[in-house]
This record gives sequence, structure tokens and C-alpha cells, in this order.
Amino acid sequence: MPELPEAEVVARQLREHILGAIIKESWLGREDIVRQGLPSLPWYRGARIAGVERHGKSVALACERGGDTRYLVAELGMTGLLLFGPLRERYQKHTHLILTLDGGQVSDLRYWNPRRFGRLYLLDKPGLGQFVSRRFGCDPITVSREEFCALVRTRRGRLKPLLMHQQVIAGIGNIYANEILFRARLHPARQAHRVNEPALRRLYRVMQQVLAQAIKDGGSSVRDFFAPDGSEGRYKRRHLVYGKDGRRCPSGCGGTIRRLRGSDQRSSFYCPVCQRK
DNA sequence: AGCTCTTCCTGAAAGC
DNA sequence: TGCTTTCAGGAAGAGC
Repeated sequence: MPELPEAEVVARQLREHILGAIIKESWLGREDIVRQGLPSLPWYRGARIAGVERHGKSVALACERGGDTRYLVAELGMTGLLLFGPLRERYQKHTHLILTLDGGQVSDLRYWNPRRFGRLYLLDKPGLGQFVSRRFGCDPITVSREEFCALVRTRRGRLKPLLMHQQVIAGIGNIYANEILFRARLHPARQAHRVNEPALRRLYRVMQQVLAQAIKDGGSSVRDFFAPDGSEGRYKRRHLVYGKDGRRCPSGCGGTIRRLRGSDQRSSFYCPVCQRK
């Protein structure tokens, strides 16, 4: 499932392959996949893809036409993918949007999302600003240590939900939250404001390392994440706790990885020996 | 503020 | 084998 590293990989591939391309045609399989701005869809025909942004786990195409800029935001949700045309055979069903392109390296870009947790948004500039400020907190890649630590210190809730709270820290989901907390040796249910300074700095450093490495590795392909060109992410090989319940802790502490189902239905994977509360 | 619960949605896996 | 049930998960929103 796409989280920040996967969305970043998607954004980078889009920049590499379709920046500057012109949208010739748009095909929409179902209207309810566009949650906002559906009437403006015709505007995008003839627009040039002038930029690609990532916000949290979402990817935004900046489109220009006649001196005007509008955005196409794709929430990837759990199963959402942006794919280049050559993959069309494998992804017929559940393709909800196709942008036929001219002048890029690929013939089209399509949005594929079987579970439809995640929609599309067609927004003008103020609309995007509003969308971003309402939904996304700081970016864990670019946030400074001071800012991050100050933020965690003021929170009374549990550490893991905080890391995954998009309005506070945008882009971290279940996989990376688990991997980060294990490497920082912090229990998922630790109260954020009770984490001491050294541990807080460790958390920041580990968060940046994990995300940077995952981007370098093309993301984690669990279930079926693919980059737009069809390549799989390799970071899954580096997973130490996610989906590893019942296995020996890789730190050599002798503990066994446990899976804890939180009230939010999401699973926490952690080592009860390394990550004490 | 922060927690819990519900809803959205489908395909894979488990259960019978 | 073939049917039914369960489950997984991100995010928003309601209610407490």
C-alpha cells in the first residue's frame, strides 16, 4: 500500500516521464471517483503537465493552460496506482481515469484503484492550498529536528497513532510507522510527550533514514504496489517487523515479534523486549 | 485533545 | 469443489 516513499517514487517517475506532456484526452470510468471538481474535467484537455508534487501520500499534477494552473490530485489510498500506458493489459478492470498524453515518453497515464479508498480531486490553486493545509501536517523528509521534536513533545497521545496522523506528520502509514518505531526501540503505545530527549532524536534520525532508504529502494511492494513503469519496490526486503509476527526479533534479543491489534483495526508489529513501554 | 467506532470497497483467504 | 464469511487497510466523521 502506498505510503510516503511509494508516493515519492511515483512522483519522481512522473517527473521523469510525463513532465511537459500535453493532455490530449481524458477518459473517466466512473464519476464518483472524482470527489471534488468534476465539472472542471474538460478544462484539462490541452493542458500541459508543468509539475508534479507529492503531499503526504498523494500525488498532484500541476497542469497549465492559457496561463492558468489547475491540479489533479490522486489519493493513492490503499490500493491506488498511477500507471503508464504500456501496463494497460494487466490493469483493465478498476482503471478509473486515463489521460492520453502527447509529447511525453508514454502514451497515457492511468489511475487504477480496485478498492477505491482514495479518490481524485480537480482543484484550482486556492483549492489545492486549502486541500493541503487542511489535510497535511509537516513532511517528515523536510521537517527540521527541532520542529519535529517540539511537535512530539506537545502531544499526549500514543506514539504510533501520532506518527500516522496525517494532519500532524504527513505520509507515514502502518508499515513505516512500525519499522521506524522498532528501529528507534520505542513502544507503539508510548505516550509521545513522555519520550526523553535522546530517544526523541533517535526517532527523528531513524524516521529520516527509513524513509530515505525506502525511496532509494523504490518503496515497499506489499500486496501489489508498482511504480508507474511497473517496477516493484525493494524495501520489503528490509522490513524487520511488519508482517513478521511470531518470528524471532532480528536484533538478537531473543524476543518474538508480536502483533497487536489496535482499536483502530490496524496491526502493530513490535518486539516486546526491544520496545518497552 | 485524543480515543473509539463506523463507513467506504473489493479481492484474497479462510471456513464450512 | 463451491459457496459464504471474514479480513485487511487509510482516512474522514461522529460521538464521547
